[in-house]
Amino acid sequence: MFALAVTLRDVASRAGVSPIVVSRVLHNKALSIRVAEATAERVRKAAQDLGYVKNVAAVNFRTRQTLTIGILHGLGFDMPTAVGGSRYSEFMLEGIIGGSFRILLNGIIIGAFHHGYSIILCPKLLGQTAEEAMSDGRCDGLVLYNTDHTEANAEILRKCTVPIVLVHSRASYFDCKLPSVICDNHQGIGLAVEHLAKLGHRRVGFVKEARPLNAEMSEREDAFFAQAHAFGLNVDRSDSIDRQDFDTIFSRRYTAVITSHDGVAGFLIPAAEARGIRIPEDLSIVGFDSTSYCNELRPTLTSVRQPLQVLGEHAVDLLVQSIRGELTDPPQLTFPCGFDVRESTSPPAH
Amino acid sequence: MFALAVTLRDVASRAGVSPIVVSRVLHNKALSIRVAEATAERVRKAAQDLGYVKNVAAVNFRTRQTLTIGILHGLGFDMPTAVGGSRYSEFMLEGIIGGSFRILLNGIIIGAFHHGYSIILCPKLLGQTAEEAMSDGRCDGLVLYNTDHTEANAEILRKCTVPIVLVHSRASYFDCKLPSVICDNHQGIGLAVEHLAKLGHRRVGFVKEARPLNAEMSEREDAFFAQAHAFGLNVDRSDSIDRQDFDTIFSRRYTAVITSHDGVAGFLIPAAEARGIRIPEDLSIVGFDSTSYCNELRPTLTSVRQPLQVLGEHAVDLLVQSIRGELTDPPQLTFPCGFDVRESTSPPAH
DNA sequence: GTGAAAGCGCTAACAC
DNA sequence: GTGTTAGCGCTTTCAC
Repeated sequence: MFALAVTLRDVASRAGVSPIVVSRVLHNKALSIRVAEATAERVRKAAQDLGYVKNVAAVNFRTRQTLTIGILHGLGFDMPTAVGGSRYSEFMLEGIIGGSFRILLNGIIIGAFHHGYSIILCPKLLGQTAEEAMSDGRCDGLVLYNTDHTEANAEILRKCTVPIVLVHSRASYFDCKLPSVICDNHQGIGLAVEHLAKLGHRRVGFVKEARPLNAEMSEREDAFFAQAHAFGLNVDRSDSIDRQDFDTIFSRRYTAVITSHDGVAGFLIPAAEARGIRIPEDLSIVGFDSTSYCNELRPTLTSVRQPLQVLGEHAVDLLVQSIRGELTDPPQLTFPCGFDVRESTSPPAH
Repeated sequence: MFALAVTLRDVASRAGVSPIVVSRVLHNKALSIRVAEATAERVRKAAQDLGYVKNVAAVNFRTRQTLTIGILHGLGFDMPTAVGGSRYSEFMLEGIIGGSFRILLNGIIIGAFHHGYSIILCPKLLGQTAEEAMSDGRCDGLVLYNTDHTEANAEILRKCTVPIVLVHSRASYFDCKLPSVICDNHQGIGLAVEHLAKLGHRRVGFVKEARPLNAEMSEREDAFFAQAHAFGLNVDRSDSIDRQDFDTIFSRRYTAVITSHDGVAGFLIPAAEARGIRIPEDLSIVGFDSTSYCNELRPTLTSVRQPLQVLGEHAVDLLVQSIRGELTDPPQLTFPCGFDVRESTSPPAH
């Protein structure tokens, strides 16, 4: 089934040198300068003649590094076990998360390729044997995206022997020391509150999911209550509303709501339409993430924009530094959000 | 830097057996039944005690398989060298191709995970040393997405020793025998022509890019001319128009145009608006791909829908069969398109 | 500048 | 059921 592979040894014997010389010429650039140019040329010719191809698996094995970065995407560590089910694919397909993941992935790819690393997505990186799979030598480091901060996950992270960078999570959530990149949810929510306040809104609620997707959702909620007063909004915890609680949301007690992420806003818009609530005239809605999904909604959704691609690139930068042992104290990088005004917000009509 | 790894040997000596027995118990499920249950239990306990973790790199090396599938995405083989540049990231980011790639990728992931394979994206899969990198043992097979059918690429494909499946390309383009999955462009264009004909359009043009992205664009154009007459449209090759040729497109010679892909339609819509051409009243526009991008356009874009996720899943199915040597004659699977009517088409106003 | 020896961790093939 | 032998292809170490 296999065409028998041409090995270093084959090239060596054809070139009349030892295998190690071939290795130096063909693979190890740092040492190749210590080979006579004539010899090197002979080796290259022999390799060419024989159609030599480096065996990456052998190199990975021998050097104990794969130049590969694994990506763990999902709503908590149970995700990959559900594949085939499949939560993973559902979310990839869904415009909301899939859209934001695409941008983040793009940043990760740019960062990884820049450093000469490949990206791997595996079905068995986690699951029942998470501790094992994460450290089994298939990748040099991991980017963790969008994780729950449960104690079980924290335990897994602590056991992992491979460098990890968290995206959208703080190491403190897991009670461990890991580098992380995160957008400034506090500042982002501040932009939303400021936007609505400047439009003249005074009665603003915060709409979320009963079971938050991850820690960021709570951060955003807290940020709302921490800053609302500073912008002249009189709110208390009763103004944190479940997205299913249409009676409250559409009670006309509010002239605007901020949602914990775009998906919640996308959920509200058709519900509002069904009740004859006009957006933005009767109710302004602000999302969070500002993915392309916002442009698909009618009205298009005003939303806080996360610098997702930047997050992805910096996550890989940190990871590569961590792999190289250049990270003494794991930093937590926070990037400011932007704000995209679209059609779903306007001054209050009443 | 490394915590010294626990090996099979360590587990073996602790359990009082030979390494191969440990291997059978822990890794090779097919053979593990040939181990006494008491022994197996002892081995598992020893592994647990020592915190043994399988070294995947070693297994990959030894077994000459990685259970990994590589994805080559891009407009021709020069793509990855441009990364960092970067065409790859541009297209990932762009709604048009990025959107369709996301769905395809989702299908590939579902298919791969289903078969227990991982997905890898590498910066060096192609480029100057394409022949080498494609066969260097880092993956068991490749999915090629969206390639140009140049002779140079054909040559590279012929030299590749790793199983390949083409997506959106026919093996015949490359004059080689490879399995492929493709959507039925002919049938898809037929749906578009039929839709417009039934609305009453008689003067329909085909708008494309001067330099087609890939072979499919030409297929779609050919399909248009092959089927237009059957639906009562009187067209000739002069009705194939460059997307830059606004004078012709908006000359009111046409009541409708079919575009070679959604991106072209997205390019026309603002141009029409700038000229006071109303869509769909003055000009109906049909796209091709029907990604979420269509929902972002105003008006939303009526478009032929490719079964991208299905394509991705079947591509992997074929690839896995090919890897296992179960594919005697490489098949070409063609999947029918659907059609999504949105706002950009209506009966002609005149 | 070059090479010999050794071994990374695992598993195929075969013997017992 | 279990163990022995051998070696995958490469690179590290150290000697020359």
